Amino acid sequence: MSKGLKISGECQKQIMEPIQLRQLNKGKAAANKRMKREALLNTAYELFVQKGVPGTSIHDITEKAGVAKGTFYLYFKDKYDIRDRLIRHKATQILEKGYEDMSRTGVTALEDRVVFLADNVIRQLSENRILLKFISKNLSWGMFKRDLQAPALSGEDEINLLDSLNEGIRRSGVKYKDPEIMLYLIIELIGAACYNCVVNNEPCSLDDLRPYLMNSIRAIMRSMEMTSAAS
Amino acid sequence: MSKGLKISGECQKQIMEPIQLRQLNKGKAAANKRMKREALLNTAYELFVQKGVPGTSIHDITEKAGVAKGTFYLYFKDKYDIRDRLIRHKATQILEKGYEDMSRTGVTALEDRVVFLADNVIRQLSENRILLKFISKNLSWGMFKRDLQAPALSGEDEINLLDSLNEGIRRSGVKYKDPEIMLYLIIELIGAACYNCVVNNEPCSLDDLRPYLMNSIRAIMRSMEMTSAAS
Amino acid sequence: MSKGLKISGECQKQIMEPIQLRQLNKGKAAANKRMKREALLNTAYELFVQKGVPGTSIHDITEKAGVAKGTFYLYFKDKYDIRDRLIRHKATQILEKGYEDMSRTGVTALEDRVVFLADNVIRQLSENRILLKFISKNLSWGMFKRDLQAPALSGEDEINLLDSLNEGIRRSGVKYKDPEIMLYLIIELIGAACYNCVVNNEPCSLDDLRPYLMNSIRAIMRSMEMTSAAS
Amino acid sequence: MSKGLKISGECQKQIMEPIQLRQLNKGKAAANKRMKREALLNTAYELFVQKGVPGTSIHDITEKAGVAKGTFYLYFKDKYDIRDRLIRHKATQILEKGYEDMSRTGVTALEDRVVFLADNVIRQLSENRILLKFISKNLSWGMFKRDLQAPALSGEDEINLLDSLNEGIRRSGVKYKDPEIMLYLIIELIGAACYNCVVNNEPCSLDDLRPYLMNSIRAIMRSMEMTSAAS
DNA sequence: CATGAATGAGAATTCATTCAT
DNA sequence: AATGAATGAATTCTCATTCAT
Repeated sequence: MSKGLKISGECQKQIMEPIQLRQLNKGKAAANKRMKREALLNTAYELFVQKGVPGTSIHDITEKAGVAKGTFYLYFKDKYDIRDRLIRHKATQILEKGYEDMSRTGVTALEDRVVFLADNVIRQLSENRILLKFISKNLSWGMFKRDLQAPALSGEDEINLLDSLNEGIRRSGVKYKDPEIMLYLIIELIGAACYNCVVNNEPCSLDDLRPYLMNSIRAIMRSMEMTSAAS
Repeated sequence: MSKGLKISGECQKQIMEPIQLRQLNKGKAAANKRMKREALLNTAYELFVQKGVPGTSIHDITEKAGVAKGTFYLYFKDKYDIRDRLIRHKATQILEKGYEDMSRTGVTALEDRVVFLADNVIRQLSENRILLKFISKNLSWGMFKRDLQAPALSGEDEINLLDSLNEGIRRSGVKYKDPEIMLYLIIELIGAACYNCVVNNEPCSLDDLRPYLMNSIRAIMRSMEMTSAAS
Repeated sequence: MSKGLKISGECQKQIMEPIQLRQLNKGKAAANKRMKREALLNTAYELFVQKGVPGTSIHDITEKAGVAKGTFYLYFKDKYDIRDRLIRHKATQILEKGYEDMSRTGVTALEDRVVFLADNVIRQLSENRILLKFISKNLSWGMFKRDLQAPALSGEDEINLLDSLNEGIRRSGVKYKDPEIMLYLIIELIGAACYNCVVNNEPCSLDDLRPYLMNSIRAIMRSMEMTSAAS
Repeated sequence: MSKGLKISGECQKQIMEPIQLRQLNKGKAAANKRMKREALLNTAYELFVQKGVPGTSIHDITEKAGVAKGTFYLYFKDKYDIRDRLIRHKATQILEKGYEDMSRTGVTALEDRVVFLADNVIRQLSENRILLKFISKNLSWGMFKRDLQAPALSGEDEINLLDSLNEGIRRSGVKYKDPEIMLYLIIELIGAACYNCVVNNEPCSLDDLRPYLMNSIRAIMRSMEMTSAAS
């Protein structure tokens, strides 16, 4: 069916077969649910970045989303549930975007790939400082780990980026002493360094910081290469 | 002074000279004030690390400190005031301790000095993980900057460590492209990387992380050295 | 009927004769209704004794019973409706069981009959303390009276036990001053005394209480006999 | 000081010594607290008997008592805290009143004493049916036991009535098999039997019930006397 | 200075009930 | 008949802050 349909398509009732109708209705109901859920997520995101997580109440979210307060609890456990889902969702989006961009450019050398990705992520973050603020203050490495309790945001959107990165590193010719720790250091450095730059503009602007940050990332990577002798 | 005296020493009012009395009372009152203030600070710190800042109420603090609730507002503006003062105080303590230790060892080469300091700080933090948790989640680079609104904790305890470090770097023979940014990157890396290790034990223990972290710090520093050609 | 059929058996609608279909469906639908209703009753009972009536929500009941929330309102007015029906049902069950047991033993003397019944009931309750808790806290004498608003549980299950008892007493040779009040006192005494014993084990266990309770019941009955002189 | 004083006795400030004043003020504050507390208790009682405990919210209580919602939590843990204190308080009042009346009449024979007390209590309850409703539905034998968690209502009002009764029974010449159980049976019988009479006027009025109830109590007591042979 | 009772706005959460499908 | 998403009033409880003493 055309996706431009309004939710309450009454005129069709006469035309279609009962079973098909029921399926359609079920589909409509499901779509409606999805919309409610997404309205809540979007509204929560806006408010979280506007007023901070502690400064946002569930009442704020539901009111702005145009749903009843009780509806919130149909979809999320509490404020922290929706916050965590948002963070993972947004962080994954950023990484996926970077990954796609990288794939298109066809960079192959591992160091270059990581550097490209880091740079891409930083650029994305610097263009969306609100998002940076939100993610950095709340992101934790553990969130990328599969074993976390909460299921992914919309079921299918959490292809494990971290695994892909690790995998790529492992497959590459150059060996690193401990690729996961290397990634960890790089991600933490990016998050923390960018955050304070953006929030306080201290000690410099994010744009001024970027070249130093990129060099530092390269330096960290090289410091963790296995020398041919050591391997 | 007789130890049986009540703090407010009412019985003396009749006997002593008014002026002496006032001075004595002032002294005692001042000591009393200081004690109250310190009781509040210590208690707040305990509670903040125990139950987190949002989980601690002013009532909790005053009750455990043994003062009235109203008294809190005589000394601090609100919970975030006392929190910020504590963070700066504690962070400064750590850095000062590291600085002193470094001075005693007589390391002179700049890279070695910074590395020593970083290592020392990490060791302190790994021995006091509660403090690490508290500081990292709340520390911001801006807090070390003079221009922040709140005056320092007890007036004199904030000799500007950052300035000293910068100064040392500037005076050293080796030139760095931008020493402040370098310090910034190092401090942020330490804070963020240690925090997640301690809180989630991910991706490894803090002890396992330390060598990689130290190497990364050295790598960052070298990457920011001015080569004679480049300058 | 093929067991693979869905309960609402939509596929048959086209094949069978309308009237047969309606009858069949009615039969199935009626069975279905009965099942739903019974699932709700059983589940409610379980939850009421598990978590108490105020601690049980309609959502809890319907979820555990595997029906939709709206379905509850097709069968019951509200939580208190289902509660009252349950209590009457369960209390009647107990009394009926006692009555049957008594009939089998062939006790004829009235005092013995009542004592037998009381003892039997107490034994049943002591073997099902969960039921005792549920009934005692909620039972009221008025529930046994015909004139109550709510119709009986399943239409036919409320042969009026009380009437039978009264009848038996009236027909017996010994005359009691007021048999209904006598029964009332006995029933209330049993309910209240057993309840606290079971819930708090105070002032003694139910087993320790029973002989005293039985003696008290006998004593009450004798105190209400009409002496030939008094009549 | 005359007790007719208004709470804010400003005119005295000039006349009295500071210390005396402070004490007076403290006294006033304490009196004020007591008044608030009592206002809450009285209001809660009124509402509990009017609308039932579940039907009364804390908002209702504070609003009617003329205090802020938060004030409630200064004095009571929650609704059930205030309910339990009220029940114990009221039940104790009734028993104390009965005990005093009995003492004045000088009845000495034990059976007569218990019967007098029971009759007195029933009369009190029949004159205050609202109270009866409230107490019976909520009273539990355990509440009379010292070992309950909550301290007594106003500190001093809980002379242990039960102990006194037990003591009297023990000291009396006549021996009972188990005086505490006897008391238990009597109290439970009174509570349960009176409750349903009052609430549903079934199976008869409380006034009509009383003679039967009194006789039953006597019968129970006699059934629990130790025969001289048995002792 | 110090106190701590009082406040009341506001946060989170629950739940009976309705109603469109 | 059955469903279950949506509602929003209602409730409990917390807590920063004030202010009279």
